Amino acid sequence: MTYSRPKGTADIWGKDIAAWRRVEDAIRALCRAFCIDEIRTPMYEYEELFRRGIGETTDVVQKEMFTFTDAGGRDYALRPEGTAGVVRAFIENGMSSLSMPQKLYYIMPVFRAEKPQKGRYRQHHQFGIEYIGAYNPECDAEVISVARELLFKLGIEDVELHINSIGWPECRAKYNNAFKTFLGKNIDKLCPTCRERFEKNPLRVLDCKNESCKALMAGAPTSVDTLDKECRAHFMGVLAALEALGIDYIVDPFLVRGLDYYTRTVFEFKSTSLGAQDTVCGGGRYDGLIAECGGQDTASVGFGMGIERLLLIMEEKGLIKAQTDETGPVFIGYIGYSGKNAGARLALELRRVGIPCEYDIMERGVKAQMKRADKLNAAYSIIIGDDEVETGRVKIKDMRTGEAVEKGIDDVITYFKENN
RNA sequence: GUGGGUAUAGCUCAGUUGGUUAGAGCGCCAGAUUGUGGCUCUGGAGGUCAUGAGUUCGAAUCUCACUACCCACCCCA
Repeated sequence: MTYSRPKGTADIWGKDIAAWRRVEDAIRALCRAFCIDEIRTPMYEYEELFRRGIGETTDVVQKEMFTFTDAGGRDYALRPEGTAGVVRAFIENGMSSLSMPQKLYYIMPVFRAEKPQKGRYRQHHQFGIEYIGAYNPECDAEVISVARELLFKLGIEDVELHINSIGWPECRAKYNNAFKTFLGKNIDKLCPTCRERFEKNPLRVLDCKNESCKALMAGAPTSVDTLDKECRAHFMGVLAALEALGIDYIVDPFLVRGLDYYTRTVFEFKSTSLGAQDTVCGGGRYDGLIAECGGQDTASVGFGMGIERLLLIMEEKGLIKAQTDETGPVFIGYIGYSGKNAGARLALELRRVGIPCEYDIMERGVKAQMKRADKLNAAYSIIIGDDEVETGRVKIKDMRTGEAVEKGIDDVITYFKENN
């Protein structure tokens, strides 16, 4: 009997780990530079939090949550995204009494019961940030700049920032009506899928590849048209702040996001290196969410970035190189019983002071030991046998050049400390 | 949930119009005058040909079903 990993999940190991750590290290360094603190929240929450926060009618809540019930009949869900849990933690821990804005980041696995395809998994990892407690346009711009800095730092420059404002819920309702009215006249001329979209998610009609549908969309009202004065001013402010930071953007008046909590600014970073799932980062402002979840009225903005998609892009662009610049370990080999014991002790002493060191524990011959040293990309090797134990001196061989220097056994640690 | 494609060794893949013990490269293990790696050579381990039925004297190969993976729709990171 063999087992396979659950659908839509991945084992991350071997060569992949180096790339993951590079991305994670870049994230942590960047967040330190931006003075953003890390937060870690539970992998699951009460299901109600997500229903309330993300929106009862969203696809994510309606058909993509992994839910379960405990013995006491309480309903939980594995988190399908990061923001709801962070907002809950903000309220529950009284962070509103801390200095504003609270700038928080996380790297976490999230779970959605979707059918997997390229760039879409049932468990994926998100790097996300949340700026809580600031409504100014400059706040939106800084959040966006964090995403952009990370992408550029990782060598991903051909991404497009798409940005839009959907205003307050009232602006949005007004827009939906305006759009439906516009479409309503021509609804019979739309393709069947679009007629379905019209009912469920009208704005999707804009994405239709069908030429006749496209033609009908000419002159459609945009969400910016129905923004109230304040929302419009805020949006203009965000664009100005982006320009001040030298960040290129594309105003996409039809950009909407699938989570209900967004207000005003919404944005995405899209890449042409991905397949159909081309959004590597999505986010926006959610000024109503904290109050919705039982906190004080608090303005906030954030984003989520898919790490798997990030790595897909890097892979596509050849940005994931073999990371061999790390110096390899010291290999301690042995011959005979006394050599074995002396070697084991030396290996432990090296490890104790933090020098990476490998030592044969498989009773292999010297030749096989050396082969393993080579496989591990060892920088140095030392063979200890009867002679070495007797004289107390060993040869430290540089594996790259093949040359060796002789040292006393007790001086080995000092030697490596000085050479690394 | 709806489509399409794929499934042979740890990995990447051959396998002819159905024909006897199923193949290569890489990787792994061992050896080449036994205290030294990389290169080369030799040998070895490792496969119920995803799974289950069916057709046939005979199936990796043909048919059906099922499962998994990949890609797309939908939606999203």
